[in-house]
Amino acid sequence: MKPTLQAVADAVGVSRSTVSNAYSRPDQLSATLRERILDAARQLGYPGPNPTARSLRRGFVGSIGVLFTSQLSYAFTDPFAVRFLAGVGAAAERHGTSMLLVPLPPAVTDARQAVENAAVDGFCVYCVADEEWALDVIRQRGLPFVSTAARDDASADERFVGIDERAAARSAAAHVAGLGHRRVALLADSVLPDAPAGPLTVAGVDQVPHPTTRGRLSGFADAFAEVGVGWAELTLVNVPGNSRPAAAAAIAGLFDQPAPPTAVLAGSDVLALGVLDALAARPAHDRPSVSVTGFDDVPEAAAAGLTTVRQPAEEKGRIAAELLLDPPADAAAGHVLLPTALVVRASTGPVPRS
Amino acid sequence: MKPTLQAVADAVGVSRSTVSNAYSRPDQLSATLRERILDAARQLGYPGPNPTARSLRRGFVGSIGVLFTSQLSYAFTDPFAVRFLAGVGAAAERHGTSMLLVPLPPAVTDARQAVENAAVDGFCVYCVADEEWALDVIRQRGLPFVSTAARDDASADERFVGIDERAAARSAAAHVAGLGHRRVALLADSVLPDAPAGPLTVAGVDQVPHPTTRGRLSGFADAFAEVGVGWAELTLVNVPGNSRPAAAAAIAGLFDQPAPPTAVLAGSDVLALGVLDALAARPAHDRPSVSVTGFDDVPEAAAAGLTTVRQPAEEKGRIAAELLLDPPADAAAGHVLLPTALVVRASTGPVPRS
DNA sequence: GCTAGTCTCTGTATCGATACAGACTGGATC
DNA sequence: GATCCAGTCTGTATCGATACAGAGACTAGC
Repeated sequence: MKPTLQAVADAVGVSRSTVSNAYSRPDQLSATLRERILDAARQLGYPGPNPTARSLRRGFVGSIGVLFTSQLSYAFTDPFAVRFLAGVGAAAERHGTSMLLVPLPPAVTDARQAVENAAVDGFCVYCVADEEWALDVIRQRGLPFVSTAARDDASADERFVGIDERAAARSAAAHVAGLGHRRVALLADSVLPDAPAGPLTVAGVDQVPHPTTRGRLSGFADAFAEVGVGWAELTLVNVPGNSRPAAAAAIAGLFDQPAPPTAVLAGSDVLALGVLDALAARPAHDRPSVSVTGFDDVPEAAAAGLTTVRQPAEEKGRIAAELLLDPPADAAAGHVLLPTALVVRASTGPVPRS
Repeated sequence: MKPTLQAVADAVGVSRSTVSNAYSRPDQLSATLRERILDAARQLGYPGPNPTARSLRRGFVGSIGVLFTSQLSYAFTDPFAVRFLAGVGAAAERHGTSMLLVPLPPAVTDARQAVENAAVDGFCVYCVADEEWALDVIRQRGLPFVSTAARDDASADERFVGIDERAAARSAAAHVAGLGHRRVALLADSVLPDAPAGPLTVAGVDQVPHPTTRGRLSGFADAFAEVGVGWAELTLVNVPGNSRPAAAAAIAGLFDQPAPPTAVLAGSDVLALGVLDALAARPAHDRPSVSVTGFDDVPEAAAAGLTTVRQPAEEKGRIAAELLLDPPADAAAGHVLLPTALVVRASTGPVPRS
C-alpha cells in the first residue's frame, strides 16, 4: 500500500495539514521544514497528494470533458473533428487543464450514465447527432458547457461557438447555381435517423432533426429557390455516417439514372471527397462531369481541389475551450459566430453541354 | 447548491446506503423503493452520485491517461499520433473507460506535477522525446503503464507495445542501398536535445539519447555498413520537431552543396513529406532527383507516393490500451512486437547517372 | 513592558460517496 | 414451534486529502 499524507505527517512528527501545505502552499511553512517533509515523503515513497481526494475536497477536478455524440473512435477519423480537438488541446494547454474524452455507449441509458460519471469541470459538446439528452444531463449536473451547434431552444446564457450554417451553405449553393446548375443533388449525413443510404424524399427541410444538417440544407435550398428550383426538385441523398466510403456508396447509383445531377452539394468535405472517390472509380469514358462542393475545408480538400466552405476548425475548438475555462462576464460574449468563406477550387465548373 | 446523496436519503426517509445502492447495486433493494428513491432524486434535482467522491471511495477512476511527451496540440498535428489515439479510443470504448489527455508544461518540474495530478488508473505513454522522468513519476504513483518505446532499462514486468525499430529501418535502408545509393542523408527529429536544424556530426549512433530515433538510425546505419558505407560517411541531419516545414527547412541547403546526397532516409513520414516539399519548392530545372523514404506509412504517404516502412498505428494504440485495461496474466504477453513492412512507392529509384 | 503584527504550525470539520457487517422481516422447511 | 434462509435495509468506518480558524512563539515599535 502506498503511504498517505498522514503517514508522512507521522514520520516527520507534524500535522497532516502541514504536510498538505508543504505540497500545496509552500508559503505556509518554513523552507527547512518543507524540505524535511519532502525528504521524508521521498524516503517513504509517498507519491504526492492523491488527485481524487484533492479534487473532492477542493471541489474541482482540473479537466474538461469533450463530448462527441458518436463513437469516440470515429472522432479521430474525421479530419474536422481532429482539428477541433487540436484547438481544444491548445486552450487546455494554456490553462493547465486536462481533456477527458468520454466514449458514449450506443444505448442512450448507458450514454447518460457515462456523462453523469465523467469527472470534469465542464464540457465542450461537439455535436454529431442529436445531443439534447447529453445537454440535459450536463445541466442536471450543474456543470458549465459550450455547445457547437446552434439550437433553437438555447437559453441566452448558454455558451456557444459556431458559424451561420445556413448562410455559409447558401454561399456554396449560390456559386453552383451561378454556374448554371439546375439538376442538383444534396448529400448529407443522417438526414433522418436510421434512414437508409441513398436518395430520400423529405417533405420539407424543417423535417430534418439535426440542427447543423438542417441549417446547411436550408442554405442550399435558399440559393436554389432564388433561381426557381424548389425543394422538391432537388435530389436529397442520405448517407448513414460521415465517411468517404459511405458517401461514395450512397451516391454511386445516382449517375446512372436518366437526367443525373450535374452538381452535388455535400454537407461536409468528407462526404464530398467520397463523391469524388465514386466518380474516380468509374472508367474514364463513363465519368460524368459533375461539380462537387464540400463543407469545412479540411486539409485534404485543398489537395483534392475541392470547392468548399471554409470554417476555422481549430479556432472553433480553441474558442469552445476558452469560453468554458474563462467565461466572459458578458453573456452576449459567450455566443461566438465565426466567419466562413467560400473557397472555389477545381471541383466546380459550368454545366457541361451535352 | 446541488443536493447530495444524503439529501435524497433524508427526503425519502431511508439511509444513505440505501440511496447509494439504488444507483450502484439495484439488486440490493426492492424495485419499488428504488423507484421511490429515484423519483425523489429527480424531484430534488440530484444529479447522481458525485464521480469524484465515488472514485475516492472505490479506489479507481475509470479513465486512463495518454501521455505525450510533447505539446498536446502537437499530437493532433501528427497523423501517426492521431491514428494511435484512435486505437486507444477504440479500446477505451470497448472497456467503457475514458481517456484523459494531459498537456505537459514545458518546465520539467511542472510537467512532473501534471503527471502526479492526473486522476487516472494508468497511463499509455506515447514517446516523443525522452520520457524517463514521466515513467519515474508513474512508477512512484504505483500506477500501471504501457510504453511504446523500447527502453534499455525496461524491467521484465513493464508492458510495452512497439516494433523492432532497428530491423524495420534497416529494411528501408537496404532497399535504398540496393538501388545503388551511396551518398545518403539521414533525417531525424531531435537527434540531440537542443541541436540546431541542419547537418550534425555525431560520433556514433549510440550518442543519440532517444531510443526510437537511435533504433531507426542504427537500422539505417546497419544496412549501409553492409555495403561498405560507414557511419561517418552518412550525412546526419537534425530537425528540431517532427513537422513538414521544419524538415523542409533543415534539408533545403543540402542539395546545393557539392556532391549532394542522392537519397534521404527520414525517421518519419512527416519528415519525408517535408523533404518532398523542399524538393517540390525548387524550380523544375534545378530539382535534383533524390530518393526519399519515410517511416510509419501515414495516410498522406500513399497519396504522395512515398516509399516507407509501414507500422500499424491504430493497432499500436489499441493494444497499448488493451494491455493497460486487461493485463495479460503472463508477463511475457505484456511485451508486444508488431509487424512492419517495407512499402515501395514512387519516391525511391535508382541513382541518376549524371 | 505591553500591544500589535508576522510566521509557523495544529486541530477539527468537511468534501460526497461506498464497503461491509449485521439487524430485521417474513416465509419455507422439518 | 424452532431453524434456516433469502431478501431488504441500516450504521459505522473509511477513502485521502484541504479549508479555515486559531494557538504559540517571536520580532517590532513605542
